[in-house]
Amino acid sequence: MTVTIYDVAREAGVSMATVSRVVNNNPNVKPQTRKKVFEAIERLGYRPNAVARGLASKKTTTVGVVIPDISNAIFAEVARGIEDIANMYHYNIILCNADKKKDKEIRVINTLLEKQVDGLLFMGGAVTEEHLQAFRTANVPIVLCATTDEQGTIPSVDIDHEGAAFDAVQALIRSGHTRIAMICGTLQDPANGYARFQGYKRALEAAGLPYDESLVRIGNYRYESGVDAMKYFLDLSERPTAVFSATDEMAIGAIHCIQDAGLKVPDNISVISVDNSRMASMVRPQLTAVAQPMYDIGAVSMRLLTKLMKKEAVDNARVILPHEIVNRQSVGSK
Amino acid sequence: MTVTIYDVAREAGVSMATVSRVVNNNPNVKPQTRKKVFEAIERLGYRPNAVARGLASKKTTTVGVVIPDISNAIFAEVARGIEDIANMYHYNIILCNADKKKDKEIRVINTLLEKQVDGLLFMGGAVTEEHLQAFRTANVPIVLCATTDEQGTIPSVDIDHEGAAFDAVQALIRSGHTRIAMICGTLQDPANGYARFQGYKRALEAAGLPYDESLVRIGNYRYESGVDAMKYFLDLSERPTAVFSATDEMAIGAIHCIQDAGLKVPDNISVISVDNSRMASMVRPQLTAVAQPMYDIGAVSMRLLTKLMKKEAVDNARVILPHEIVNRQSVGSK
DNA sequence: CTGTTAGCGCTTTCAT
DNA sequence: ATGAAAGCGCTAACAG
Repeated sequence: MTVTIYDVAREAGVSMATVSRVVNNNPNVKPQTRKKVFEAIERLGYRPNAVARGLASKKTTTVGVVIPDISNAIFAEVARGIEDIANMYHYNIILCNADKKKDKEIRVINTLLEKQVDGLLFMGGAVTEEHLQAFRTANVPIVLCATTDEQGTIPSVDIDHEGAAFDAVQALIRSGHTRIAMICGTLQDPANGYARFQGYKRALEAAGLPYDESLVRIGNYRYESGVDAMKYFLDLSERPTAVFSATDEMAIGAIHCIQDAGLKVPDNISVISVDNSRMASMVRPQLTAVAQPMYDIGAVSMRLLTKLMKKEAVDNARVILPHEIVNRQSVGSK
Repeated sequence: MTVTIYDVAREAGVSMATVSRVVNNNPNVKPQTRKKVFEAIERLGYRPNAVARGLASKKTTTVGVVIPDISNAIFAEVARGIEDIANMYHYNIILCNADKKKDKEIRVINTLLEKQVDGLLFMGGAVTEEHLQAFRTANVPIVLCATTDEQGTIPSVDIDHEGAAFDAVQALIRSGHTRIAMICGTLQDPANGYARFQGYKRALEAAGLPYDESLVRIGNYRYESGVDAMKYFLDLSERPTAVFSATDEMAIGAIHCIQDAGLKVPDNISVISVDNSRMASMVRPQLTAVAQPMYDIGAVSMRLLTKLMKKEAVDNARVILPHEIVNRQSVGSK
């Protein structure tokens, strides 16, 4: 039924080893022999079995990637960066959604390891002791993508979430705003949630502005939660004049909520966020945001992983990609 | 170094076969023996090698999915549907972006087949003879996802693109519009491009409206191409009063272009599209669109694939999921 | 209920 | 430059 390397060998009148050599581009084959083998392969329609190869060579040329949710634009962008580079280095990726749920994450990490991936890219919520435990038993390299572990023991590529938030809020402050609200992610999420909240607080503090608890609302990163949060702010007796959103999508929700209330952005209320997804230029007014280079985070982390898998030396195993503010139209001066 | 099934067998004082049985949940094992084996597994930290299992059993419990571009929201949604169901049936997915490029598609199909996937989900551009050729040599089931082949020989799940476009344009006509422009995808793309264009023409024809070539522009599905197309329409001496866009994103571009020109949607120009992605409710005015159930397309196609892989009988191997128009705010009557 | 024994299709020394 | 042969770690008859 299926054509094996043995069939090709017989057809070409050589040994299995020789066929293996030509298939793997080993130079130690006489051109003439190589030709014979290629012809036999062609004639038989031979297709190498990567599973058998994987068992024999202990390399699968596939890497596992655990991602929170591929249908989230931000992560999809990272995934594309990952896959492009993986492809470039002839790796394939097994993709698993884990929704930042610890149990699911641990589970998929284990199946991925059972599948003998050559490396693992982890994009998740918090990195707990259990995660570390699972990582330890893996004897393949792992890199954290858009997350970091507290201990800083695992290679990772991320941006400075705290700093990005700080910069965003500072931009608002520089424009004269003093009453600045925040639409936050869940504080359990170390990167998009907690760190950005910390950045917000630090910027306030640095400017000598008071921190007011009633000015922060927790959202779930989705559009609707942005409008809900904004609705709440609008009902406040003393409204904020600017709002900082932890993500673009919630920011867009906020903008629309403001507009639906008959107010104008940025004339009445300014809005800034961090992400700078493609959506940022797909609203009116266009959204001013701190840019997170998501594609690059994916690409760089995959590149780092390839080095680790090849046991190449890496100078920096904890890379922080730079962020920058891109000014569009949603921030005005007070 | 690595713990094998043999080590576990020795540790538990049983044979490899028994260990294999307990790992695979074979009921033919005495509870007591099972317990012994589990303990040995625990003690040794044994993790089954799925590659070896795959070679021996000729099943990898992984399926390949070739997708145009995971960073495109529409496809990302499909991918999530696929992965959820895959997960439910204990399959993993190897994801490959192929950008609707024939060569890339053929290439990834072949690597996927080399990796011995148990099945293949194909989401691409046109299904050419070369594709069919590649599919034929695969001896695993294949289902087309959000595409169909002309001959209709391969299982597929899709929507009726032509009908969806027809319905969208008809809605415009029913609102009294007679001068209706279209922002189209490339005609080489059978589903999102050609079929939707055909639907547009047929709706015009059915209403006795003339087809005017200057009223259709080809876009690339992106926001910017929507604004470009709309700019062109706005410059026409006789402007359209409504525009039908092949995708949400281009439609949003069109809306903003109209607004930037100082006009109003839908007062001056109505806009409708097909897709109904989450973005549709993230614009003002909210976009009226024909809904394509993308998540479901993914989920249903994966479900179909599981049946095929298990050689279960399927009543309908060419499913067309229903579409429906969801009325929001971007269409007004003339 | 449990063990023995062939492979699965390929890579990889080690010879030659 | 090429071949022989020993696995890689597991499943799947088959026997008992």
